[in-house]
Amino acid sequence: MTSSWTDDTLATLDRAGYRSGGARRAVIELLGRQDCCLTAQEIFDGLRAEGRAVGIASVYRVLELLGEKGLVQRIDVGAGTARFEPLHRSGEHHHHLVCEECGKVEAFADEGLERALRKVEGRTGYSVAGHDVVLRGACADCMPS
Amino acid sequence: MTSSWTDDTLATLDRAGYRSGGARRAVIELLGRQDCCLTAQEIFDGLRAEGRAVGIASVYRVLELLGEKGLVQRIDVGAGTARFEPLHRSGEHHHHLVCEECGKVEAFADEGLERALRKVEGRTGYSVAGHDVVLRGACADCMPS
DNA sequence: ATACGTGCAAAGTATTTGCAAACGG
DNA sequence: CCGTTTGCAAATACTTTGCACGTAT
Repeated sequence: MTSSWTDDTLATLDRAGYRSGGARRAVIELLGRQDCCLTAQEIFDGLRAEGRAVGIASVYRVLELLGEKGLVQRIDVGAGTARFEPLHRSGEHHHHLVCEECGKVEAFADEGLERALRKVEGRTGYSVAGHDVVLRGACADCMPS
Repeated sequence: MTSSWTDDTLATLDRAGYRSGGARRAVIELLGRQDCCLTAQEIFDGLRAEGRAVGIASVYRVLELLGEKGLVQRIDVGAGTARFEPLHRSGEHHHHLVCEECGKVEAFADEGLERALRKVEGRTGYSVAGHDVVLRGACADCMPS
């Protein structure tokens, strides 16, 4: 599927009066093709690999803009490097599982967890905009036998 | 209470053969007095304020060591600066609530959430060592009325 | 035409590392 | 004494910013 996120995002920015230069579009299209989180460097390298080189600064600028607009989610898995992924309008989302040995990052989703989160969120006194959950451990390959 | 965490931690390191110079001890004692997370800089400043100046590098080295040993938890609330807090042997712990406007960080705990997390953790195929939850939003003071 | 978008290079932060001196056992 | 710990300064990694030029509208 060509993600509808890409189209939604381009449309949202257009509506908000942003012009569409090549770099922004390229970053958004690449992001829309992902199903899990990428670092800024991975986006930069990915675009370069497909012949659409953009400045790393533009990558960061696009990510910042999309972050403000609530269109991407910034994720910190504790490696000193931020990761980014599309945030779907449907509210459907997932969380992350990180292998502390090899650095692998995987996604998982769980409705029970979401329910528990919603319940807590109501009691905080904050207007909660979102949440992140990171599980840390050893993946099957790295697990001490 | 003079946290038993401080004593546990010093004892654990001693048992593992680490010598105790002044810097490491100072950092551990300061951490043991906290009830929520601190940045490396806050630890550095705190020690300086009480006249026990240590190099910032030593602060980072102690935090790295304690992190490896599972004695402190590194927390990323998405501000590009890591925070650290004591990890209690009892397993009792809390999560964090971050105000995206003013940057305030608070702690919260919820047993229902922990239960949901434990349930998910069993299904991952990972050996899960720990987890972090961050709720992002606007605190009462910053909330759009 | 004019303001917004982009790339490059320089500047900023946060964190890590190399090394010589201080120190604990 | 000898190996560990420490502080300083230099190095690194990631991210942001300043500025001149290109481009969409």
